[in-house]
Amino acid sequence: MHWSKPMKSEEMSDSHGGFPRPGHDHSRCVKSALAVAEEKSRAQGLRFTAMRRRVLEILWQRHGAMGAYDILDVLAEEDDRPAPMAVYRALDFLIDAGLVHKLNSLNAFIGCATPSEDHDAQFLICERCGTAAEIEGTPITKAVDQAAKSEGFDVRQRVVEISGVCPHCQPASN
Amino acid sequence: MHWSKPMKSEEMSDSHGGFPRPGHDHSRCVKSALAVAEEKSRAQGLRFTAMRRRVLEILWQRHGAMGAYDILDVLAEEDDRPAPMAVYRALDFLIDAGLVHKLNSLNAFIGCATPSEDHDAQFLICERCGTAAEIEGTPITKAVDQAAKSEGFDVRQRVVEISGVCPHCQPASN
DNA sequence: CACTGATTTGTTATATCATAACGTTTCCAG
DNA sequence: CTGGAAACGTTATGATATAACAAATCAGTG
Repeated sequence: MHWSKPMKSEEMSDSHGGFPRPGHDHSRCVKSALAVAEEKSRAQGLRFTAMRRRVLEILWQRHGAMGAYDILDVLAEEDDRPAPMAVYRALDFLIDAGLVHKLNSLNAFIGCATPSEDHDAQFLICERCGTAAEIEGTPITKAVDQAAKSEGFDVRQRVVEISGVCPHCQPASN
Repeated sequence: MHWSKPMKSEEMSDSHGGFPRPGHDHSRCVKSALAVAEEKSRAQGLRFTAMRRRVLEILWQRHGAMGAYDILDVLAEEDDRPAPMAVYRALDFLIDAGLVHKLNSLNAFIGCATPSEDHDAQFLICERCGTAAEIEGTPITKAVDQAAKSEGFDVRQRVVEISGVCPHCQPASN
């Protein structure tokens, strides 16, 4: 994996999907995520308020999983520390809107890399750097649905969270 | 107590894998699970103490997911209520021994249906009755590993928890 | 048996994650 | 500009989980 030259049309691969390069320019991801959220909210008549926007922005600035109280800590640096409710309410909205996912195995939250699609949330979570990548879910979804079907089970929601070590944190490749 | 004779296939379907019939005889599952745990502990030189045994027994009596404090409540009915630590320590042991799994999406714990194998924990979780079934994981594991490989990700642990409605809780079939 | 070191358990305290309830403010459609 | 819905502030509490250290228990050994 080589990242020596500036990117052109591959710029999106710097901000969406897979694992971001360590130290890559998050400001691009942040801007992009906020723009998409703004657009999506307008299209669906949702209210993308200052608090909700700020929470999403914080998640994308980290570009990784954060606990609700981590977000609270960031908010506390710039204003009076809000009550936990404020953050949880913003997160509820963002999750309902498909802009954020919850990582159940970490009790943490992360910006959704592909909010335009109606997709399952399937993650590779790096134990070392804490970043998480959404992965292409079709074959996994098929395998899951097949297994469910054979049990006569009616699937509503799929939680797939794979822990391990991302390419950037493996000795050989980094 | 030990099982010198293998169970017949109908007996297995009542106590292992899939969704147990509502109202089926849990005492069989409980006995079987405890026997297996006892055997496994002896084989590996682990200490299957009274507390650990009791926690496993409680989980199998419910034959479904329970929170740590639910287990505590059951224990409190028969003795002085132990401290949460007691339950969490027992659960840690049982999880390490492969006798219990944690369901991250519920913050709950469940007896492992196939403790003799080294397997991934992949579950179908019924939203109505709370029971959870371990499912055959091979195709899912393959799909997951394939996706991880294409990202250069080194897999350590797979969390697969599918929520929905089990056959016994679907209107048509029950 | 008694010693000893390691494991397990008891106990107290606290950390961490999340929601209930209710009053006030803001938004915006009519 | 007003009435109802949505969002927010605030206080309190509930739910889940672990840290730290002392006491008891166990398993091997002399």
